[in-house]
Amino acid sequence: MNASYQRRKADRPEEILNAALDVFVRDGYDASRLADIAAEAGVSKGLLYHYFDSKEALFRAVVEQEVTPRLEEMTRLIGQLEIPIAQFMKQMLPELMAAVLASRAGVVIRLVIANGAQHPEITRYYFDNIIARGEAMLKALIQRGVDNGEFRESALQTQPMLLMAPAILCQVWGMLFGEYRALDNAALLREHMGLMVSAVETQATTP
Amino acid sequence: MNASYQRRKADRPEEILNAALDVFVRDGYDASRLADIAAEAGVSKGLLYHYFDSKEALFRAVVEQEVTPRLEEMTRLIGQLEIPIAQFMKQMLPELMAAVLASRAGVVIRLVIANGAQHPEITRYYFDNIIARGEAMLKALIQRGVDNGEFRESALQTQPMLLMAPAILCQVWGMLFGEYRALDNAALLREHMGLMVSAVETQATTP
Amino acid sequence: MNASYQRRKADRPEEILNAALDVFVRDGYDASRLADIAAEAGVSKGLLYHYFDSKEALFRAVVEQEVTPRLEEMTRLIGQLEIPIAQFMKQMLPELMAAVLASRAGVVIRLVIANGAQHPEITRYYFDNIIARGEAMLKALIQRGVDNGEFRESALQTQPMLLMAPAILCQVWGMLFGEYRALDNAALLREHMGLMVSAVETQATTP
Amino acid sequence: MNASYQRRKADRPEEILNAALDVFVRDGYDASRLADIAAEAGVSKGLLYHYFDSKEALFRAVVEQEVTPRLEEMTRLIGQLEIPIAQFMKQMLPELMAAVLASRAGVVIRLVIANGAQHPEITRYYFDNIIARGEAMLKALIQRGVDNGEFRESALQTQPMLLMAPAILCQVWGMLFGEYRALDNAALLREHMGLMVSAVETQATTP
DNA sequence: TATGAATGAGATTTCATTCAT
DNA sequence: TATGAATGAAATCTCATTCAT
Repeated sequence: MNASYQRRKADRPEEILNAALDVFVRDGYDASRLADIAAEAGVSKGLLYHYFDSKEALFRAVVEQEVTPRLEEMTRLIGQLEIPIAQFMKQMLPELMAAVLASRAGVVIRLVIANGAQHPEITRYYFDNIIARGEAMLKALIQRGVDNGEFRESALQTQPMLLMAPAILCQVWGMLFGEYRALDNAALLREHMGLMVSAVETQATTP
Repeated sequence: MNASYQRRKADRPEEILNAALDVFVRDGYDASRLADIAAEAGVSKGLLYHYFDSKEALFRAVVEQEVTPRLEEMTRLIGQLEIPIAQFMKQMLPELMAAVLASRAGVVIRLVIANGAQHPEITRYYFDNIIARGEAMLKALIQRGVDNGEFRESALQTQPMLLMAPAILCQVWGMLFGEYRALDNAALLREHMGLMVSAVETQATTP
Repeated sequence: MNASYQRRKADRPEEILNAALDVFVRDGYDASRLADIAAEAGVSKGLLYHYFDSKEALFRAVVEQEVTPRLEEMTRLIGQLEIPIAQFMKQMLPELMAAVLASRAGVVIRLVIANGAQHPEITRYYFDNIIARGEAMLKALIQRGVDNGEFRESALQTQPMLLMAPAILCQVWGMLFGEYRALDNAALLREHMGLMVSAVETQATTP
Repeated sequence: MNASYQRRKADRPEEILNAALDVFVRDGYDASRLADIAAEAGVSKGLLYHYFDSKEALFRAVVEQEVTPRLEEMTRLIGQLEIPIAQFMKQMLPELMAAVLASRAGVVIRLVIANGAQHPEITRYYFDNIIARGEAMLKALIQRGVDNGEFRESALQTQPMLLMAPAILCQVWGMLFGEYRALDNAALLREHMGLMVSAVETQATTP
């Protein structure tokens, strides 16, 4: 009782955010009750308001906490690549993406897909910090492939989001149809990357 | 007066469904108020209950009304194809899909993406009637391409949803980020189909 | 059950306003609970919101309903005066004022005194519709007395509110100290008017 | 650091009372939050409870601290009067009263007017210590005027509160309508006293 | 003394649903 | 069919008060 007071105090915001994310994703933002989040976090309803101004602020905090680290991790990784781009895209990238989709960040993605529309501030933040930067990162990746002769010029240079499309499909599918038929995300993403790469690869690399 | 009154009476359910779809997509299912839907449809709140048992039933009806016709139309069209599969996929299919995304059916897709997760009966219905059949249709299409020598064997045969992934991306993007940067859906879909087809085409067709 | 539905429907807003005034004055605006007002009015909490947008709107409505009629009544009466001003002020006016103080309008006065400070819109309305007009009425009354030779020039012409001061005292006293010692409002007002009149009367009238 | 810390420690209760009075009058008792009072006083919420048992006790303390000194001051002053009563009432009393109304004691008066009704213990205290004693003081003052031949017998002897009525008017007006039109309290009180005195003065004094 | 995290009861407000007409 | 008054359950948010440190 006495031991944990100080320590737990420091953890409270995070515990609350964890609980909130779980409940938001499980029940949907609107249907989520602060009472459930509080119960899940093991605190009182009132304490939520000690740390967050409103339900919406809690939503925002949930999104913002998870957003940046993952992307920076991946950006760093891509910057340090020492293998050919094509190989990275066909082998590592699908695994990485599948891992993200299955992580807390992936849950946040689901949350934003389902509930972002009514929260412009949050989607704006997400757009600026994830979408725009993720797009830029992919664009740079493709361009490196073109520059080093692995890839020919293609629509992927202007529409890099085409690489990500199946990831969105995976999350939407998981939200809606996962119970009826599960998707093998990693496999799906691997096949997609394989097709995409083979579409833009220069002849030289195939044989 | 009499004539139009009679006509309007008969149209009431449809007008209500139209209003409901609009409001559901605009405000999200949970935040949508029956009072608003009634006002939008120009009827009283009470009358809603004459035609639909509950808010959830209204949601279901909105989804079910729009679901079948479009898909059957497209199935018929594909069945009658007289041009090469590759050509169809690169030229007609993107336009068709873009048209669907912009139609009422496309709005229903958004509705289901955002709000389906908490309504298993509705997603079940959608899965059985749209997803499963759409998937089968695509599978058959690809297979015809393989059978007639246009396409080589590929992952597309087992993962035909990869063809649809960008359509989901378009709808999610439109819901969340459309205000910040609009996507050219038709172009995006065309590029995607172009890349996919070029990935699976047999040598013969390219030159 | 069936007989009263229509009739009572029409009376609902008024019944609610009556209940609200009672509870507001009894408990103070802030401490008044909508639940109590609803109970007092014999309706559900929800119905309050059918007629009034918010607790504050209910407050506003309570004030506005009672404000105008009384003042117009008195304005009319004063306009038609056929007795000397001094006689009116010493005999009728105290009775009239005491009657107002004891009426619903008097209760509204207490409500505004105690709770107006945090509701600028309401005090603004009250100021424009009661204070300013009441002041003008009193000014005109005094002036008529001066014009017809009953009164000499005096500070009452520029500070007519001095006539009303004891009325405020009565209401404040009643709110705070009525339980400990009741004031005889009519007597107090009569003495005040007597003193005031005797202070401004021309010599002619006294003997 | 040590010195000022010690001094501040001793002043804490008073600083808290000052803050409480400000916030109570600004926001009204019910709407005032202990957190705001604590912030205004520069202490923590918890410390409030070290000095005062509850919000109500704080209210009580605010009223009680300010109540006695002023009245005793004035009682002493009146006891030592060496000028004629009429002159005192017309010249000094209005200034004194205006000064009180503008002082902390005047703010307490507003506080009691607006919020006393729901706090019988506090109004009881106020009634016994201010109202009853103030009334007695005024009564004695008038009586001295009668005894020394300045004033004739009048209702003021039994209703001395009539002298104070405009003071209440001033405070109520200041609370509610001060923003819309300020009152010149000193002038108003002077006019009132002038009229009252001239109503009860014996002939002898006027010429 | 002093802090502010934590609680819990309660208040306003919303809204799907029902029902008298 | 059609209305909208009426209900009641629930949800967000507030805040005086307590208590571990």
